[in-house]
Amino acid sequence: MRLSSLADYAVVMLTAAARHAGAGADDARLSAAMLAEETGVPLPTAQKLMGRLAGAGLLTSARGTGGGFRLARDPAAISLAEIIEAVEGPIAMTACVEQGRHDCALEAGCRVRPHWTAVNGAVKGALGGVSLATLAGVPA
Amino acid sequence: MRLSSLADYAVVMLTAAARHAGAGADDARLSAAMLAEETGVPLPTAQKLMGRLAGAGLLTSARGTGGGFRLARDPAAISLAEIIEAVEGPIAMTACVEQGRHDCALEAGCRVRPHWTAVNGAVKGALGGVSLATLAGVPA
DNA sequence: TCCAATCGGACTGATTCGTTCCGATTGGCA
DNA sequence: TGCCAATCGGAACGAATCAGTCCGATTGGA
Repeated sequence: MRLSSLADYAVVMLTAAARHAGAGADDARLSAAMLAEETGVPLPTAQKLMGRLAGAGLLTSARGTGGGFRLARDPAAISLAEIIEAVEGPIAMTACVEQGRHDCALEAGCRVRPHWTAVNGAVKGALGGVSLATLAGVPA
Repeated sequence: MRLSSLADYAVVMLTAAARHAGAGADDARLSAAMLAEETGVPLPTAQKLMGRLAGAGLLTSARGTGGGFRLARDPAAISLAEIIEAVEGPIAMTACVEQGRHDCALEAGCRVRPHWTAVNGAVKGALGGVSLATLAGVPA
């Protein structure tokens, strides 16, 4: 029940990005180096994270000189659950909740499993109800 | 955002114990070997878990021949959050939420932190609202 | 008094996580 | 038009935590 450090860093970096996006130039260039220095996250780690977030569709990336990243959507349209899933993979508290995996030997007659899906949904809903805009403190 | 296997096993074993407790003899002896065989959890792992749950106060233990474990409280008075915390430690999604630890260099001016405490509380509340009796399927 | 059964803590191996480094690609400039 | 600098992208390394296993300490009964 603990978030990985990478997910934590991702949230901090995206909130910083959201504040930049809302503070002036709409399509401001956001380089990994810039956000790394601003947030205190080590640069190589920041690069890895930005890449993963871009792969998940939360950021759009541009290569070459003057390239960088940009938020793919409005901060209000990005949920905390999406950020976490982009970094850590699907939110599945137990193995039996994750689709496509059936490793649990007890799965057949397990009486706890249906409750797990409900609990998992509740947690996922709580995380999905928080937007990046809220986290960043941007009122709009 | 994934539960450790040990926590998953603990829930399965405690639900089995709750069903035993409600099914007849009130102070039935529950040996680790018995629950291990019934749930499919490897015996040494089950022993380790039972010990940890007893140390957390969810089970009372008795040594010697004819010893074993017993639920310390009514299944309805044991929450899922307590079980998870007994196995995995405090539920703290980020380091800055956990009391007594201040490792985050950004802590001073971090604008995300107050939101984390709210999110953490919501998740903890969702887990605290589910009782062991509900998980076990015991109506009473 | 001895023995069998059970809990409790210590040790080892494996998997995952976090970090770092180097190559591939692109736009600007002479 | 060719070169260079800046940036993203993926691959490799080290560390920490987790899951699993084993053996010793303690207790009740024969």
